[in-house]
Amino acid sequence: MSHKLQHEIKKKRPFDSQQEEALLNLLRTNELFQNQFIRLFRKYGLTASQYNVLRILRGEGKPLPSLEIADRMIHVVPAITGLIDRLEKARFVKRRRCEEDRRVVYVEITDEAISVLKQIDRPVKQLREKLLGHLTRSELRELIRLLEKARTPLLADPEF
Amino acid sequence: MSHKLQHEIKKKRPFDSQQEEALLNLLRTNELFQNQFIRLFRKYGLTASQYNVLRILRGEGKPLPSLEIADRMIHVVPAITGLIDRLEKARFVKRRRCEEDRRVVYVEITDEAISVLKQIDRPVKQLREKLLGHLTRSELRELIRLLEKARTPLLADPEF
DNA sequence: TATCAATACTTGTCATGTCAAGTATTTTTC
DNA sequence: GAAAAATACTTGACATGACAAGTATTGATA
Repeated sequence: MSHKLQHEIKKKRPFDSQQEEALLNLLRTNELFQNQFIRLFRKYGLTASQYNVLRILRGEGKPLPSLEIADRMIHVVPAITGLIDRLEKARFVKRRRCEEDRRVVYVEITDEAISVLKQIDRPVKQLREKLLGHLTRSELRELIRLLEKARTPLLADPEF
Repeated sequence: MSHKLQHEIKKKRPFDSQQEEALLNLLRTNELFQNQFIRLFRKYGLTASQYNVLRILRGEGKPLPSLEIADRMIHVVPAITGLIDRLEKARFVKRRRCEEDRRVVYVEITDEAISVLKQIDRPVKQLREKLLGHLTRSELRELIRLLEKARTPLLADPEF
């Protein structure tokens, strides 16, 4: 079976341009990969977003304000409030009002969450290996370079 | 300003592996790009999913069963039902029961939708140029190749 | 120092995705 | 030819994103 995107999505005509083909390949690859991770996280009662929040909190090693979490995810602030709500209900994080600035809410990861993350670490690493293990080091390096280059104008230009 | 992902998301430590770095770059690039398209489509009263459905219907040139549309999108069937509901409410598509097999519902694009798509065609092309215009032809070719290669095991192995 | 702007969230509404169940309509099978 | 299985959706419950608007608190300014 061919893995060409044109066949994959039953596109009748060839792509209008290389740019369209690249964008659709990016979209499709991301979706397929994300689905794999979503299934993995689900086994542990987590969604991808929840996993990301917990990873950020664990990586930081100390409680973080909601805004800080929102900054590091792609997401808008309101989405974070809901995410934290559900994580708190599941006892994966706790909220704590900051005393110096009472507008700020600190989010703290619980030991329970740390323990779940620890269980997930190996499977995540294995999944990454499964998804990208067949690319050589230099191919990975080139892929990273091209993706970074692709983002450059978006990051440089605040207009965007 | 550096466009390195590590700085972008304020990651304290370097990546565990090249594979992780590649996956996060894929995720981030896709999100940034998708956001651009979402904003564009919104100007015309469409979401990205709705735009995709309409593109599929226009590309096909004739009505398609819901299942067929679901197949070509990544999505599960229930999501399509809701999508079609809203597109129908917005008068962008019509539903028609198949006479031979009354379980099947054909979805047909309206002239109104065709006209909106026509308006969007040029801005979409311009956005693609804006996002990827700074990559050379050979860089685009290489990016496409690497993304296709990345997906290969997922497509070949039904286990996945 | 009184007010106005900025900051950090929270809430509400809507679109989309997921899964589990349910309905209607063939198709298969015994 | 009737019951069972398959097919094509639809519906309902819930998580997640997006945007707009609201609240509480703090900072800046006149």
